[in-house]
Amino acid sequence: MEKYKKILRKNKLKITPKRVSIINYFLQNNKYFTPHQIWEFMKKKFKKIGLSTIYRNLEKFEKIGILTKVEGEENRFYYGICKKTNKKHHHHIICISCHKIRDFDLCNFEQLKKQIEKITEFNIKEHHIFLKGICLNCEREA
Amino acid sequence: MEKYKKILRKNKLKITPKRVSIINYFLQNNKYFTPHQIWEFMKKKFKKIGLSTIYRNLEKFEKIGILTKVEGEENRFYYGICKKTNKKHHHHIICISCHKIRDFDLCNFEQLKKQIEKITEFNIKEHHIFLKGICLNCEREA
DNA sequence: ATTCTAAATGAAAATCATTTTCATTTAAAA
DNA sequence: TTTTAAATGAAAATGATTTTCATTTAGAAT
Repeated sequence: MEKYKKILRKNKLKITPKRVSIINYFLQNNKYFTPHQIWEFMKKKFKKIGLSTIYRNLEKFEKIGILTKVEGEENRFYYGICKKTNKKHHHHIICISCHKIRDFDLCNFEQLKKQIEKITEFNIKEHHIFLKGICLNCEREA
Repeated sequence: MEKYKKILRKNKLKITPKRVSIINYFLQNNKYFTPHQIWEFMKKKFKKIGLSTIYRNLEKFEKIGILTKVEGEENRFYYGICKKTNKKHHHHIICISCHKIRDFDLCNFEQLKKQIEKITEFNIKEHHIFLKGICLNCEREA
């Protein structure tokens, strides 16, 4: 947690009980959650807590690298704790069954990128690879 | 157009002037449009036309394979005419500058997929590759 | 051609995720 | 402590999309 407090301080964000609680929840669960899911948890701990506070904080946490934002099903975004302090480019895969999200590096997208640039005549600026599948745990249970 | 009327009939959808007009617009422009953009065009041709009619028809056209739906910027979807009657898997790249969308096949994602499955221990079920870049035209103008 | 019926439509309200506004509270610097 | 910029709650606003419901219409049946 000290590590995260340091990040907050460095970015001139105040260390509030609610912020600490949100970060702890991510640390303890190590999963991706929607803003609404975080809100449901927080309502149990704080009698007064607005959904907008959740949105505002998740957004800020993403901006300073504490969380990553991933698009899930249509029109719904998930946030997860960002393990790598270095912001090395990476992608995500989400488990359809348990919603666990795992990061991975992409060692050789460069090659594929060049091929696509040749085919499409586009100069590729961003790429997002979004995968869905079944994680090892869920596969075993099934 | 006869080809598309046939598809409508086969799917028990009535051939209305508005539907014909929407399909023609896609055929003549060969670009991706948002529902709202289609609406703007249609309002010029029909004094009474609701945005819900556009949404309903685009959705149906996608379901029967006349159009494809692509996610653009956050929370905005684009529709484009579906040239390939066969629903061969393909991906899209959108031009950041003019918003033109281009399809492309992905000849060798299989190889990459196997690598990612090995790294993540996920059984990959779906993959979406979403690229942003600058198309040849816009690159030349710049 | 006329009648009939399920589908299509317009208009307006509803939804749903997210953002903004504004008055009040609070963390932490002075 | 005092001060002040940031954080917050509550409610309204937004923006894309969907639904509802009363009316119209395409196309099948007569």
